[in-house]
Amino acid sequence: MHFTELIKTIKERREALQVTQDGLAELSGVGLRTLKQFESGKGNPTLLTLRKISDVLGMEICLKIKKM
Amino acid sequence: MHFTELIKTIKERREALQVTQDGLAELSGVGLRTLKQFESGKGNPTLLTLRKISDVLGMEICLKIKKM
DNA sequence: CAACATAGTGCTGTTTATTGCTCTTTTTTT
DNA sequence: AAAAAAAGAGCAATAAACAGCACTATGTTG
Repeated sequence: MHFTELIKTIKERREALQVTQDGLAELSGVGLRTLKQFESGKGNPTLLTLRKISDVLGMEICLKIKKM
Repeated sequence: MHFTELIKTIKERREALQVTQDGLAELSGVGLRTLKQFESGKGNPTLLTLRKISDVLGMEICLKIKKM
């Protein structure tokens, strides 16, 4: 999953749940600024930040072996 | 996937490929110190750092909707 | 169009990840 | 058991993420 896909996934999921950036920021405890940067593709979040966001969206981070 | 599982996955994969921390550090371009910290559970790496590591190990980061 | 909500950006201080160096501890090999 | 390899940890400098604030841009609704 490329970085852009990751962002797209998060963004789409957030919108599917009809949560605003503001709302997600509050719910997750991640700063609004950070969230905005992330979604606009200008961030390099830490795992913790990504996890906080994913949690609220009912998602989880995983690692898979790439298929060839 | 919890943080500890993530680490475990990386570590096991590295060992399965018979790569040392040193080797992985060189191959991935991530500092050895960072890698050590991460594997010993004391890090909060950025997505980029995790991606560099995963890449070399033939793995990819993904986001999934949690099953209930 | 006007008003409003939502998203994106510049600036900036604070916090923290990254990194190299060196040393200690643990594990593996001979 | 001794030597060698690999892993973990303290210290410190640098780079970058985090966060708030204020402002702009975009999009939506009346």
